[in-house]
Amino acid sequence: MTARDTRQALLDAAQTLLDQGGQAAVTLREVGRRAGVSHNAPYKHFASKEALLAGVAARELRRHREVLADALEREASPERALEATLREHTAHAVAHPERFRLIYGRWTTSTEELIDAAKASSALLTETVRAAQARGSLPPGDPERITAMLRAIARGAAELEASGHLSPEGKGHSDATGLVSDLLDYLNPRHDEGSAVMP
Amino acid sequence: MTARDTRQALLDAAQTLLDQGGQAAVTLREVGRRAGVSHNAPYKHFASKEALLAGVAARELRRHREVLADALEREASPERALEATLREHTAHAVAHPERFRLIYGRWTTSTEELIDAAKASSALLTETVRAAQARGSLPPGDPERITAMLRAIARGAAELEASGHLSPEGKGHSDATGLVSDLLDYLNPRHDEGSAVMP
DNA sequence: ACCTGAACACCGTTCAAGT
DNA sequence: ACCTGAACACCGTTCAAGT
Repeated sequence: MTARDTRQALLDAAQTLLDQGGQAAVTLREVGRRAGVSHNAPYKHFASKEALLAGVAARELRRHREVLADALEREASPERALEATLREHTAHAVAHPERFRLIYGRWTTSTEELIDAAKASSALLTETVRAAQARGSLPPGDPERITAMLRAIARGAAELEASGHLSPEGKGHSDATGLVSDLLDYLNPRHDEGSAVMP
Repeated sequence: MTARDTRQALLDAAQTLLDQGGQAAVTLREVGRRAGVSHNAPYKHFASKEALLAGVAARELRRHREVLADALEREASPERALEATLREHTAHAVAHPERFRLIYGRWTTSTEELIDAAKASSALLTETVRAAQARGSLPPGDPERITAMLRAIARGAAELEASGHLSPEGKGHSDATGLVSDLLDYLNPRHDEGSAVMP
């Protein structure tokens, strides 16, 4: 059991508790218990409970970036990679809403690790939006702005579904990933090409 | 000092603490202190800390509905009322992010008061979307779905700005209310009317 | 019906001490 | 460098008792 193993075990335990019961359920005592160490050992690896949670958040943000990087290699175009990634992010956020809330929550002391992971993920996303714009699949304009809108819809849709505000009550059944695809459709300048012959 | 006064004072204190330091800063002891009662008095008005927070959330949701109702009376069209309301909600969410997080956060026991307030607010919003659709200012389709998208963007944009992920770094300066207006623009079928003569 | 004060179990964090 | 166990201040909640 190396120190690195302990660190990983602590992060794993924290993430499991977070998923199960939200931030309030992540107690250092229970984290230690599950990692097989004393309630105090976490302090040898993380400065505070918040620093431990920042570690979980950073891991999650690195994952975000990897999903996009993989999609860019796999998919045929940046716009397809973008849609696949946003849908995947949204689905992941619905499955693990507390991780999402953690990432975008209130940080009183953000780690450098966390900031770096956020920047790297954000940069690749903006780059992809720029590429999709160049191909005419997204409207022109500041790519940061379009990126912000896409992140906002992914984030908002996931929250709405996670909190049951999107419950499919028979008809419209608006699920979160569907909302993301809808938005990309509306944003696509070629959206209503077929109906260009209008009054 | 009637019982109703105490209840109000407790809610006010809870809201102030929430705004200042998030849910963690809302301790029943400090709430009691600020309301001029013992750390235990809140239990005579609310079943638990969460029930107290549900009271704050319900108040906020009632406000949401009133903002829209006022806008519908004031503005010339449902689409204008809709934009004004969404912009106001977003600005309010940026100013008081913790209240927003509270409303859409994790509820293990939701009060009837909370559910009713949420339903009333939601119903009026959907009704307004329907009216805007009828006037051709929003695309056709399930109004619940369009409503969900609008709520998602308002919610997501506010979170992004509140957590500093939209910080105006010189150029694009994408503020949250701007994102909302942008989206309504993209959604408006008359959006690119002028450029209808395309290849 | 509303409020108080003591008490209980729990938590984050610190500290002295061990290897 | 990593870990333990005791200790401290704090919190949500319960309970017996007061008006």
